[in-house]
Amino acid sequence: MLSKGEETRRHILHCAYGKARSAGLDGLTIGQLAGDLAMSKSGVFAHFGSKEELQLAVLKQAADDFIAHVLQPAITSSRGAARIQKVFELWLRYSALDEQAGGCLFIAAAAEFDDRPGAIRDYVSEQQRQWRQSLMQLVHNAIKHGDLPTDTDVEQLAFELFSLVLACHHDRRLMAESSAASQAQRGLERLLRHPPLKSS
Amino acid sequence: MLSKGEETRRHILHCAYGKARSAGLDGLTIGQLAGDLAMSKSGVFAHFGSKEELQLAVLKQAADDFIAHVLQPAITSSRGAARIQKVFELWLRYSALDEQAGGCLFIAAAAEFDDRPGAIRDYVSEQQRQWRQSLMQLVHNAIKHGDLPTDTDVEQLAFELFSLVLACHHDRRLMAESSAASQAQRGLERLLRHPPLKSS
DNA sequence: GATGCTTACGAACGGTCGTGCTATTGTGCT
DNA sequence: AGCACAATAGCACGACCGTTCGTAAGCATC
Repeated sequence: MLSKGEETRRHILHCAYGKARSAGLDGLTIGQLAGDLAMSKSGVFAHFGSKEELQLAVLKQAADDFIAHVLQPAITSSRGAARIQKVFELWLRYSALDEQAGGCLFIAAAAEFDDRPGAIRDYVSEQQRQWRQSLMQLVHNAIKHGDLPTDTDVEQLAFELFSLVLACHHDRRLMAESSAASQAQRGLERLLRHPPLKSS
Repeated sequence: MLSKGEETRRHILHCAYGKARSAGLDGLTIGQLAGDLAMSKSGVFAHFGSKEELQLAVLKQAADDFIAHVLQPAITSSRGAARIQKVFELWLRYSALDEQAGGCLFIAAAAEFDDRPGAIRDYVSEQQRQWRQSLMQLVHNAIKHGDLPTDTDVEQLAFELFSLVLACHHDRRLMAESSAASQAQRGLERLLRHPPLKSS
């Protein structure tokens, strides 16, 4: 059974996550958050101890959310190259989830904190590194299943996979570009059909 | 001859541009800017009339800077597919210019304002659209020179070109990934060798 | 019923923000 | 030299920020 405190903490976090997705991590303010929750500033504040802790908690929430919506379903439902396609599909869908609720928090946070040393930057950076590792794992798996050549350049392929999603996110959020998803999709297909090789 | 006002306005703008590149467009504050310039807040303020005008002026400066450093030199020094490669090379260099001075302001601003309607978002969005058009123009030019197949999917190629630079910027700024530029470069080579075609 | 702990509130603090207003300084022209 | 006006300083404002502190309810345990 959740204690009362833990329950409201989750409630706060859920709301904060939503706000951070559209306003950015430091567009998120404790005062406004408290207003939305019909709580006092200090009541909200007490659950985290500092703004930075709140931001980190939100990022952690975002990471869990991402794994639950993208990585986990893909792994349990497919394998080989199909798993990559599944991840890609879910990924694109995820970054446009809840239409006007803002995009992927990590992409936003990456741009926002790339120049500000501190705990948040470190966390985002580490998460991104891990995610890139996961992508490479997916590629390895596809190779093992015979869906990709054995001399596929794993790191390069992961980089390009990531780049397509990044661009899709960018176009869709900034220019209301409805073709962004299908362009990313086409990029993926070409990438799987003619993957970068280690040799060249 | 520049009037005194115009001269200090440019001086302010130059400094503001530098600050905005590392702190973001609303990390830029008039007070700090005035401190750096050894001026009073109101003295700085008077040149722009509002913070938003200052931000727009900085963005305009960024656009001019970008064209001067990337598009213009490439156009005058090469043509066809080589021009694309030249743009790409200068683009990558530009987004890492002045090492710790922050990356491309437009990429940062795009992430920062993609959810905030207003003049700034409109300006950034419009600039991005124009830049994509310029990229497509480069591709058209390469086709005309026989460096790319006539059935090249121009829009798709421009999208993927952009995506590579975006990912390079991301990796380099967030993860101090020194291999990002060469990965983007490899992506470009593959893209020019096996460009996406309209048919498929 | 008294005690102690969790939970939340309300008020206040020092600080910074953007933005007006009023002087004062400096420049450029005659 | 003197005048008109552009350019800058100085100061104050209201708003909001993150944070701290004292305190009042709710609730379990004795």
